[in-house]
Amino acid sequence: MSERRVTMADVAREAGVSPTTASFALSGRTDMRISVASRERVLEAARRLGYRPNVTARSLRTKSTQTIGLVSDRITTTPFAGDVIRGAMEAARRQDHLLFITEAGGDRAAESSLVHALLDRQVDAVIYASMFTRYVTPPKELFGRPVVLLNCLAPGFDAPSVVPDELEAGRDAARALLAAGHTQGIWAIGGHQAVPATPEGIIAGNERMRGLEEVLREGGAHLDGVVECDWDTLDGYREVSALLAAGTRPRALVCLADRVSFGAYQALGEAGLSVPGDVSVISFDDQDIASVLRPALTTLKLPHYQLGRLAVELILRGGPLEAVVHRVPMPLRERASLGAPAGE
Amino acid sequence: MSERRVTMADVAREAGVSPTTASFALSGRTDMRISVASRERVLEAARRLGYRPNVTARSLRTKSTQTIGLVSDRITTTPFAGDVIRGAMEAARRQDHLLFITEAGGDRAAESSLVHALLDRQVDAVIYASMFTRYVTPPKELFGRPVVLLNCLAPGFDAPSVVPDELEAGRDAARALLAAGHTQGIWAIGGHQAVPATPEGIIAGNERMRGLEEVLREGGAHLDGVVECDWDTLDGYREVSALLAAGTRPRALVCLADRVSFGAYQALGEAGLSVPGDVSVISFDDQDIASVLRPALTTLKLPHYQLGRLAVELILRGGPLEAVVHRVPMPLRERASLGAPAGE
DNA sequence: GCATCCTGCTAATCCGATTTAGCTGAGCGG
DNA sequence: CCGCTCAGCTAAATCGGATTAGCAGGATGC
Repeated sequence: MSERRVTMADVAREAGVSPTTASFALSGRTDMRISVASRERVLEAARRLGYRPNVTARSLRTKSTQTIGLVSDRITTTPFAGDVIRGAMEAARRQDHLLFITEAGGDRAAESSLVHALLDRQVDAVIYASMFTRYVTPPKELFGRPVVLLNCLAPGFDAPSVVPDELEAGRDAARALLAAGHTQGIWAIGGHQAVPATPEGIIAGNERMRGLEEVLREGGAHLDGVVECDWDTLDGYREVSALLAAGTRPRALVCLADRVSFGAYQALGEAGLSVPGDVSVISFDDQDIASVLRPALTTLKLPHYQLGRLAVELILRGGPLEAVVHRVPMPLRERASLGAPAGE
Repeated sequence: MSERRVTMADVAREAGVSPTTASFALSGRTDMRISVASRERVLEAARRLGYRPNVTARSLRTKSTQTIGLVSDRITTTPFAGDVIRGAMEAARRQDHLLFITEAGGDRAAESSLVHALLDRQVDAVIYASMFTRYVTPPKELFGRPVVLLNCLAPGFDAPSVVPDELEAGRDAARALLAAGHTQGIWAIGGHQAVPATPEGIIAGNERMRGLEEVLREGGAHLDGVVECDWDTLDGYREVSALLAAGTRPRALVCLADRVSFGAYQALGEAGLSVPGDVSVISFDDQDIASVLRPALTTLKLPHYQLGRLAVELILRGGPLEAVVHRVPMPLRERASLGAPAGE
């Protein structure tokens, strides 16, 4: 940027020492002996001159830019992205690091180009993030580099993954249902294989369902039915309307995503059914909308902030990045949509 | 990052020329004469070796890091942030630039610290962004630097601003109302001075109201009333409920924000009033929720993508950044919540 | 009294590019 | 044949720090 910055040479001159001494005094290293008097004079000169080190110049020598790159498929189409970024950013900030944020929009060529742009700027590590939990194939440019996979898994790729604990979330949903007294009339809306637009296959749906069914079974309950549909408001509305039109009277709906819940609310409302009086609803994700719906939605929160944070912490922790899958808990947000079964 | 990169010296050696020649050949500069044969050999060697320039090293000499910093108050609490970032990022990408994204959370000290972190990394320019359109005082570290203000205004600070054209949006809302035949029974919910939590004062509310009233007046119409409240779902719900409970029967609601509209929908629904059959609703912002409500909400879109994009374009356009206010149009998203007045 | 050690500091090199200044040899005019 | 120009290239400096190697001088050991 514009006017000339104060350099370390300026500080050294001002303090009457060599640049070498200034460097050691400023970095506070103790393996090279600098007298207290000299150190003080350097520090004082730096303060007086308003010296700030040029990180770019430094990193040319040290190979560390104190910078992390984040490549994602989409940061914009999902309302969670902000939290991932914030979590990552705050963790980075705590150790004087900054984040390059990029988005490839699902385009492999763009992705490679972005990774190059990051590597050309000597980032210390790359976070490869997906906005839906799924299997991915990172671009070849990332092989052999320090990488953390965020919200995705890449078997065979030597890097740690940080993902939400979807399985346990499914179990927790079941536990909440059982605790409220639900053992029958439970329907799952959104099924296993939602979001078919992602051919790599969605992990969340399967794991949530697996955990859900497992604990329901253990609790002597079961699912009356599973409706397969996309995870969108319109789908939720359509499917629940159809269910009700067919004469089914569920007592609890497990919606696989908040958007589906919102559609379900609309359908239940039109049918004159109240939540949770007539039908309880429990959901996954905890989007903004969840707390604003009436009644407020009980849901298992996707821990995006924690995901971003942990990804950065793994990097800054130092040491080799081991190919371990870190599962981050999805906390239950108890609000008003889950109650005792109707008529009991 | 890990294993040794190919440097320009490697390329020069491989091509049998000096680093100087390699540099000129690679940068494609024509002011220094390089024979076609040499250039070809250098380019070929670079290709063979998979050479990529070290942007960090280059910028030490050139003073340009091809990097832009973005400092915002909050990127996470608002659902729009993603679009701002995406707009900025894509514009940057088009000219081989990358973006540092930071968030100060409204903390002045953190803000200064982040600006320093950016300047220490020699960013070419800084985008100072607010997530609500308002007056700001940028940190002193930014004085005299290349800065663009995004979604905010700072009188006396020498930098261009990029803001939504709220005034014209207010006018467009009035025009849409008039075109649908509304001239009476129009209420504004959310008023002028919403979001009192921001002492700097909110611009959006005032300008939207001003444009709205101006064009309504010109069209021979007027506002039956203005309800002042915060721009939140709960406030919208409460205020519209109160209005209805008091016996008022509005024919059109101008909600100053989509969140308010959502609350209004809930209140109208409970009162058995249909949208737009009984009451039309027009809104501002176009959050995700707007298209998913039933009926889908007619609203004036906050042009966040364009805001981010224009901010970066101003920077990359080159030349001095003049202290001009750029107003970006807010397009009308015509959906289903605005219809002819009831009973006509 | 001399070798050794330690303290406190500095000169010089390096990181990977860009850029300035200058060198060499061919071509050309007179 | 001499001096000049010019095309084509290279040596060396530079950017702002970090780091290595080493130097001066006093204290210490024997």
